Amino acid sequence: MIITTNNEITVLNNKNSRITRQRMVILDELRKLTSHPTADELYEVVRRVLPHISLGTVYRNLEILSEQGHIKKLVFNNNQKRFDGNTVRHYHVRCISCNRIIDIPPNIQVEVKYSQDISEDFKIIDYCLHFLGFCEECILKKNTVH
Amino acid sequence: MIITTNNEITVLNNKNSRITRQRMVILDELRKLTSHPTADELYEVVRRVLPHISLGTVYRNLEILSEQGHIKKLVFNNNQKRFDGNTVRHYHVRCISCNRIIDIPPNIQVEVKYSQDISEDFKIIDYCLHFLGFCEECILKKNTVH
DNA sequence: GTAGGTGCAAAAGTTTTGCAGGCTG
DNA sequence: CAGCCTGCAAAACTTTTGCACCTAC
Repeated sequence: MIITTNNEITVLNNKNSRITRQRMVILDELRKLTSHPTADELYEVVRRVLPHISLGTVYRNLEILSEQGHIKKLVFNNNQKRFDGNTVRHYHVRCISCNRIIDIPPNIQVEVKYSQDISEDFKIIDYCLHFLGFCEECILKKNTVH
Repeated sequence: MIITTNNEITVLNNKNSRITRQRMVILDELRKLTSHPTADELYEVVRRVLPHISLGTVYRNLEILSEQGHIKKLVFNNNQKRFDGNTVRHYHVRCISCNRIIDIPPNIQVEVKYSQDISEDFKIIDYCLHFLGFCEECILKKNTVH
């Protein structure tokens, strides 16, 4: 099933799931953002389009969309989950100073190597990696403080 | 300052922080475990030694001990933080099936490579990596289901 | 003695859920 | 028109915090 909203083409390959205005707007708005918003932050954005949408609906749809692989759920060192509309595998840097999440551009090579099948205690099938550092703004800020 | 409790030798190099029975027991019990407990799970364990300890005290001490580098705070794909008494750098596998966290033994080589200083948008100073897979129990369980 | 720590309970913050009615397919 | 979805609000769950008392040093 193919839906077009704005300039986006969305393929929702769901069996028992339906395409509602709320779900489409949530997906579209998330895809427009590169800020990796929390559910609550996205709720505020979506409310500009659908003023009567509820936070519960945003949570429910983010869960469903991420199960279906349309978006990615991110977890960092705080109590909030964040969401990414870009499902192409890429890495993030979390700014230690301001907690912003920045995409690492694809021209930066990242490689994870590990020897598989040495232990019988577990079987590895994937990994989860992100970086810690400083964003541009916080680097500049740091350099001007004396 | 050096304290010895049980067979553990603990060096608490704190300036304004004190060594209380509660803090020592929390550290000792966490070090005995390889299960990477949540604050609440550790609270249940510590309560067997100190029945009147409060959950708030466990949270406060885990925060302080992790700030001081005596323990490590871990974050995985759920809403709970987990804690590790082993501060030597090592990696973990989270079982996708049962959510258990397993230590990767040091004989398994893990390497993360990335090209630094290519982007001006951020500066990387560390990374955070864990693996996803199946624990032994869940592998066996899966193989017996038909 | 004093500043940091504790227990208790309430509060805060995030996420989930029950329900009655609404809408998609 | 069946079953999924929504809005609303309450509940659940994790973590933090205010306060009076306690204790390490």
